[in-house]
Amino acid sequence: MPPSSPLRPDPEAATQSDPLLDFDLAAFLPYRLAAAAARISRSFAERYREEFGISIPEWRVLAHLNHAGPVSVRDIEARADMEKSKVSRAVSRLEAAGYVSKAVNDDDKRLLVVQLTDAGRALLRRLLPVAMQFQAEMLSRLGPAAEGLDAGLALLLAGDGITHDTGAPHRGNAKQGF
Amino acid sequence: MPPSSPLRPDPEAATQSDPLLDFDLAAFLPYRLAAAAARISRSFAERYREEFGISIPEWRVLAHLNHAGPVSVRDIEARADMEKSKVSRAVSRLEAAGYVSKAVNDDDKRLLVVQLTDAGRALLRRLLPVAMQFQAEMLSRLGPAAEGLDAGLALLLAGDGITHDTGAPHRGNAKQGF
DNA sequence: TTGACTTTGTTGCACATGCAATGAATCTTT
DNA sequence: AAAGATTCATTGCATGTGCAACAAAGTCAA
Repeated sequence: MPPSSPLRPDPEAATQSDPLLDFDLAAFLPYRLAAAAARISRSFAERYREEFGISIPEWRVLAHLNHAGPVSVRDIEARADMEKSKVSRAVSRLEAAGYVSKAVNDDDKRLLVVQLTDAGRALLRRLLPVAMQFQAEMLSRLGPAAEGLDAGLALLLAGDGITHDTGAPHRGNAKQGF
Repeated sequence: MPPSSPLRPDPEAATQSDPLLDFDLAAFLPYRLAAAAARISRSFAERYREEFGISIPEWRVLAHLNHAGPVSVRDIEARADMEKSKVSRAVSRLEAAGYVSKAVNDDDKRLLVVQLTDAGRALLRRLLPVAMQFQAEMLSRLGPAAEGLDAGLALLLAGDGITHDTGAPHRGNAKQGF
C-alpha cells in the first residue's frame, strides 16, 4: 500500500467527514503554483522596472524579438504566451520608447513587421545578463530540485500551447493566479 | 565534467558570442513558471466562474475561512497571499452575495471578524469537491513528476512568506506573470 | 470578378489591480 | 493623561487587462 502524502491523500480518509472537510489552501497545488509564480514575477518585474523602466509584457516582446528576428504580432502572441491586445500595446509602448520599429509586411499587408532598433539591441545587451542572473539565483535557491520543478512545468505547458519551440495561441480567461 | 543541460548551460559556451546571445524565452525558468501558472489559473477560474459565479480571490477567502474559522482581513492577507485591498474587496463581494458576514471584533475594534454564513458553508460543500478534482486532474497529468514540482514550489515559497501554516505578508509589486 | 468567409491588429469598454492616502482604534512613551 | 507612533481596513486613483467589436487585407469558391 502506498503511503499517504499531503499531495495524494489516502482516498479512504477522504470519505471520512461529510460535514465539511478540512481543506488546506496552503497544500493545494494550483494555489501553490500560482503563489510561487506571483512571487517570482513580482520580484523580477520590480527589478526590471527600476533598472530599465520596462514591464514584463515588454520584456517578453524584446526577448522574443532577440530570439526570432522580425516577427508579426501574431507570432509574438503565440511564442510569448500573451493575448494579442496585450502584445499590441506592449509593442506600441516599445515603439514609443524607441526600442522597436513597426512596419507593414509587403507580402501580406495585414501583418506587422516588428523589429528591434539599435536602441533595442543595446537595451537587450543590458537586459539579458540581468535575466540570466535572475534565473541563476532561482536555480541556486532550488538546488537539485530545479530539474524536478522544470520537468513538472514542462508537463503543464505541454498540454495545448507552449512547448520548447512549438507555439500556439491559447484560450480561456482568468485574471490572476489562484 | 557535468553535461550542459538547457537549465544550466555550460559557462564556457556562455562567453562565446558578444554581439547578442541567443536567449530563448521558452527555456527561461521564470517565464515557464509564470506561463504554467497562468494556464492553470485560467482554466480553474473559468470553471469556478461558470459553475459558481465566484472569482479566484473570492475562492481563496472562502477556502481560508473554511480552514481557519472566523478571521480578520489581515489574517486572510497573510494566509491567502493577497494584498489587503484585494482581500477587502473580495470579502465585500462575498458579503453582498451572502456567503460571509462581517462584524467588528469587540476586543480590538480595528479588526474585522469575517465568518462563513450557512450559505457560505453550503457553497463550500459544492466548491471543495471541484477543487479536489481539479487538483487530481493536475496530478494525473503530472504523474510521478508531481513530487518534484511540489518540492520546487516549496523552496520558492519558503523564501519569505507562505509556507505550510507559516503565513507572513509580502512586499514588492508586479502586475502579472513574467 | 464578385461576394462570403477568415485572419490580423487595434481600440472601446468594463472591470480588476496595486499603491498611497485616509480614518479609526490601539499601543507606547513620557 | 496626553501626544506620537503604529496597526487595520477601506477607498480614490491611475493603470493594466481581457473580451468583443471593428476595419483592413487576404483567401476561396462559384
